[in-house]
Amino acid sequence: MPKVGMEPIRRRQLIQATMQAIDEAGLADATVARIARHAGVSTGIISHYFGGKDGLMEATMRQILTDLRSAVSERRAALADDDVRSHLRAVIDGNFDRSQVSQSVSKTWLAFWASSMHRIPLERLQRVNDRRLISNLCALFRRCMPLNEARDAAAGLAALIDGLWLRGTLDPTGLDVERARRLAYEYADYQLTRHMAASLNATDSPTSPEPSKERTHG
Amino acid sequence: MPKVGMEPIRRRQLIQATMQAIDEAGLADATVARIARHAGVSTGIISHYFGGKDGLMEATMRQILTDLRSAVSERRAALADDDVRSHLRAVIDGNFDRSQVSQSVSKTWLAFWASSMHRIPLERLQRVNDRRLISNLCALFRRCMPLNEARDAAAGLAALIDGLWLRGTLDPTGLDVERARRLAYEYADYQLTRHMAASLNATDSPTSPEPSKERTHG
DNA sequence: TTTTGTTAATTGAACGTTCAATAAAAACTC
DNA sequence: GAGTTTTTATTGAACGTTCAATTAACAAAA
Repeated sequence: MPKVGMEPIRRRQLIQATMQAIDEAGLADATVARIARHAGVSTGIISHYFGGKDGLMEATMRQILTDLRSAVSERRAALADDDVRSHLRAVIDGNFDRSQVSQSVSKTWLAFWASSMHRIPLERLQRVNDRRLISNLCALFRRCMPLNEARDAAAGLAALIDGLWLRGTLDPTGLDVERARRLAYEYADYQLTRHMAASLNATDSPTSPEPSKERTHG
Repeated sequence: MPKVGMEPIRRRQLIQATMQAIDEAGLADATVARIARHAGVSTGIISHYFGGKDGLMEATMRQILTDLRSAVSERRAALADDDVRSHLRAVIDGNFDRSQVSQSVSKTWLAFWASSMHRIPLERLQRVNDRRLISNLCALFRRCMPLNEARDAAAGLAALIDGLWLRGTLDPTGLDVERARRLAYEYADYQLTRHMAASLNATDSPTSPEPSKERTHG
């Protein structure tokens, strides 16, 4: 193990330790001493690599958002079909990935979510992410319905996803990912079918969504 | 200044000041000095009436939960009709009251929500409230559908309500209450109509929900 | 009505604790 | 041995709590 080039290793280590500390004790009690202990290093290291505690917090949130973005875009890129319904499900699946990965990620996300109301740098990151989710969903629904209705459908699905995830994170039992995904799927299908009757063979949608009840989530 | 019978007055004052402080600076920076300044009293008062900062925080959360419970139950009690649909809308309206009242209440709620994961007394209060919402919704849906499906419908609607409220609270623009209520109404109607075709003239439901699109929210 | 004693209400400075940040020393790799 | 990485000890600021002192309201006595 060469001692040179420790920076990327330590950064990953400390970001991981931050999530563990927040999971363990909450954001308020996630002190630098606790974080350093989780990472197996001393407290001074945090200031050395992140300039201070705030820098580490921001880096941690940025990491979580990057991971979420990847989870969604990778699933969408891997789709065989290009229909709206498949893309919606890819977005849903990607968003519930953050809970599947680990409990510490979920709790950290929620903690940052709440504190982003008063910490400007975190708020900026949060906003970018929120807008991307709404924008993605709205663009998809837009293929099947007028803009105003697409906006409502996107707002509703985004809220349902966040609400399911939030309740699952707070629940000591943990999130039932399969059930959450099913409920979100059904809502997406409901929004699609609502406007299918109206636009029946009206546009050129190549693969129209089917109001089915099948349970294929894998 | 010192008058007799100040306790109930001071308690209300300090709870109000706590919400203002959290709205202003966030839970992390809602110090006893800041809260006392908002209430126009000195720091010692907090320990005198609430035993300490923790006691004040718990009392504040308890106040918010009590207000929500009242908002819901009053609306349900005032209903002329006794059909499921009206009751669902009363629950929805009551839950969006907390946002209408003031921004400080919403932000305080969210702050407690996040911190309830690690503060045992707050978690207990939170759980009671969560279970009541789910229980209320489930009992209502149960009138129209089998238990398993009622559970899913309740979980979905509860998540949608929380998600809409959460996103509205985080949004600097504030929550569009009218829109949020409309989206929740539509979801409730969707859940009801989903199971209406199946149970068409099967049971004795006195007032069956209508899959209408009317916009009567006031 | 005035005086006096008692109680409730409130203040604010002092105290001990905790924390993040800093910097100088130490450990380690090359 | 040169340079990077890490530890340890220290600092100063901020926090919640405490408590002796103070003020106002009330009740009883004169």
